Amino acid sequence: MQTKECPEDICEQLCEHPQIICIAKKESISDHEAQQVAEIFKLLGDPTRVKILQALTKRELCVCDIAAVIEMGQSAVSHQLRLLRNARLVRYRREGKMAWYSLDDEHVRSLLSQGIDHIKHR
Amino acid sequence: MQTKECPEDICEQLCEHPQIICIAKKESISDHEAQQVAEIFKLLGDPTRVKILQALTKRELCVCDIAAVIEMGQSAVSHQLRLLRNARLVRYRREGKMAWYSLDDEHVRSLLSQGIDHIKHR
DNA sequence: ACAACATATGAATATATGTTCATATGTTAG
DNA sequence: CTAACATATGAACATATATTCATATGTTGT
Repeated sequence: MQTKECPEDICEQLCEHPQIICIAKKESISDHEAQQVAEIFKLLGDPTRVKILQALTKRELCVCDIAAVIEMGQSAVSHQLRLLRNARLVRYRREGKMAWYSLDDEHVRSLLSQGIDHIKHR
Repeated sequence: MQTKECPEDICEQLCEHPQIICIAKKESISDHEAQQVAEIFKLLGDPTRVKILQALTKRELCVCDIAAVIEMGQSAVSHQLRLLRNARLVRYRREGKMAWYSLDDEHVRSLLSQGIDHIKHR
């Protein structure tokens, strides 16, 4: 976090409240952490990927089955799976011609179900 | 969900496994739900908004303090706050010239902390 | 009424993102 | 080896998004 100290003596009449800002800065996450957190959520922030991940919460699926389930082209699905794979949100194993995908991350299962809960309860 | 029945008799040799697809489709979320879920995560999927929300988990802050804490322009912050406000992720109250923002949603607090946990544990 | 201030917002711009199309890679069956 | 197939990927395109700048709105104190 920040090492800068909080000056108690600065005039409090300003809009920018130095004390609060100083404390809040110390408690804030770093740019890098914010970036990483955003990265995860960004991946969950697309309807196609939500559908893919939600389908994978139930069972392992191969690419063309995913495409059929969510009614999208094979290529689009494959591109999205690559993103999910790179971020290690899904695992895949090759079996002959086919590639079987599954969730690789209990955090993601939990985040996803919380997200679904969230929209259902309001 | 889907009402279409699962034909048991269709040839299983195809890549597209009709049974599985049929069952998976019945269990899949609707386009509309996927859209809504994605909408929430998309809002959490930007580093600026992550920083804003994280700062607001600790205490209520006014716009210019938020700008100072996350080291961004007032305008940029205000634009992002509008998005968060529209999605009811933050609440705001006006006090004279100033607008005080706070988290409006325990779900969001929980999602956010899970997201932060997620990047810390790997 | 006026000046100073906090916030909001529209327009413009640069960048990121998702899908499609065409094609490449790699596997299996004949 | 070849054809059929499942998947992956690069390029192109359209769309969405974030930030900045300029300015509008609304409040407070004089």
